[in-house]
Amino acid sequence: MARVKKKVRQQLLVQQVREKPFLTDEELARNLAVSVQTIRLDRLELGIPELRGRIRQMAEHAQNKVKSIQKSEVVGELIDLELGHSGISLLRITDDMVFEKSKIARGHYMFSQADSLAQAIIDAPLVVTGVANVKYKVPVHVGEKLIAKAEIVKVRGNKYFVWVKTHNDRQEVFRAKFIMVSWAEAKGM
Amino acid sequence: MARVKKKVRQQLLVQQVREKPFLTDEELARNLAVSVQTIRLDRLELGIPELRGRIRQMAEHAQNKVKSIQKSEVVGELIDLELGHSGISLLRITDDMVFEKSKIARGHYMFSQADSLAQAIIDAPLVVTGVANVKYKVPVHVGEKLIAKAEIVKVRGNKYFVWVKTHNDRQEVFRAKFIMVSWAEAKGM
DNA sequence: TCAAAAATTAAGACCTGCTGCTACTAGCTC
DNA sequence: GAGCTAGTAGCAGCAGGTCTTAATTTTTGA
Repeated sequence: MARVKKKVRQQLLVQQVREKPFLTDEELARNLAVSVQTIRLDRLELGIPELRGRIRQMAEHAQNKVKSIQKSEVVGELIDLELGHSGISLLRITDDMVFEKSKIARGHYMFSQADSLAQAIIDAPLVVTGVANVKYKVPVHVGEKLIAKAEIVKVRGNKYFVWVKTHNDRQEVFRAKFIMVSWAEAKGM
Repeated sequence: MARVKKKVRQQLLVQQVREKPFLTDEELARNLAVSVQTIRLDRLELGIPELRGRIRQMAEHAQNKVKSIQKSEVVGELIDLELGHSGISLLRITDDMVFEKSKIARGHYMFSQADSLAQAIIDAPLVVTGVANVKYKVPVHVGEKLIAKAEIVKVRGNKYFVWVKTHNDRQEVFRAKFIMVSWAEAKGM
């Protein structure tokens, strides 16, 4: 690690701390080829808490996070919603959504995005998926942003017919037709 | 907090630490009306690490957990596999797989279980989901164990037709037909 | 080119939350 | 009374810092 300008070093510092929050000042100092004191000053300027503080934050955060990550009722980010009609959601394909070998996204993510969106746009308190017909058109890779657009095309009794089309920035990658059922009274399908 | 017998105190200690891992020895000592030293001895006997250790564990755990939760290539536990023919997998529905209100399992879990199983039984290096037709027959609740059985019913070129049927301990709750495509050369579907 | 400003390093006292060790006491039990 | 367990106490030392004061080096601007 060669010596670099202050600004550059501070950027590197931020980066390192983000990637490996478990580094002590001493280790950081070695990595960046400056003294421990300099690291401390940098942390002060940048508002980066000390190792123990960082760890503590993660632990506290983690307690909630582990829950909330899985708890998210919607896979993807709702970016538009017209209850009872349509909705749009965005999902970024990250490294942990793909097969290690092929780097192709596992199908459940597209399905989950579509399924939760289909759920979300229906204006009823209790909705479950009844039937799904899905087609994967092209493989999706890491880093792609998937836009799913859902639309209720028909309602019959407690059954909602929803179409979802998912695009990346170039083409349609996935489409699905769902029959969603609003539960509550209706026990038969 | 009245003084209690050693065994009782140690049980309480374990309990407190589990519930609130962020308590220092001093606070624990106050809570249990003994000296700090006693708490230290107790921790030693019980193999409870110090505050910083506990926090650190949580933080590390959390980092992996977030990843590994999503990383599992197969949703559910493979309990039988005849490559190229069939397979069986087991999935326990836990509290974080259900809708908070209704306690009904979100559909993607059954789909994901089926989809990964369908993937797993195909004897080819690169397989993606092409088409899926799924039907949810009855809602699934927390605590149920789902047994998915998959079978390859037809192979045509690089396309594999797979049927998956998922039961709980009483009845069929879900079924799916997949067309899986072994990738590699074949770019068209 | 030279002084002022900025950046870096150093040194020392202090903090928290411990570990590890030795020592002591009280209460019971055989 | 000897021997045991359980509980306390005190002190040195450690990691990984904070906070402060000060000296040294580098850069920069006029």
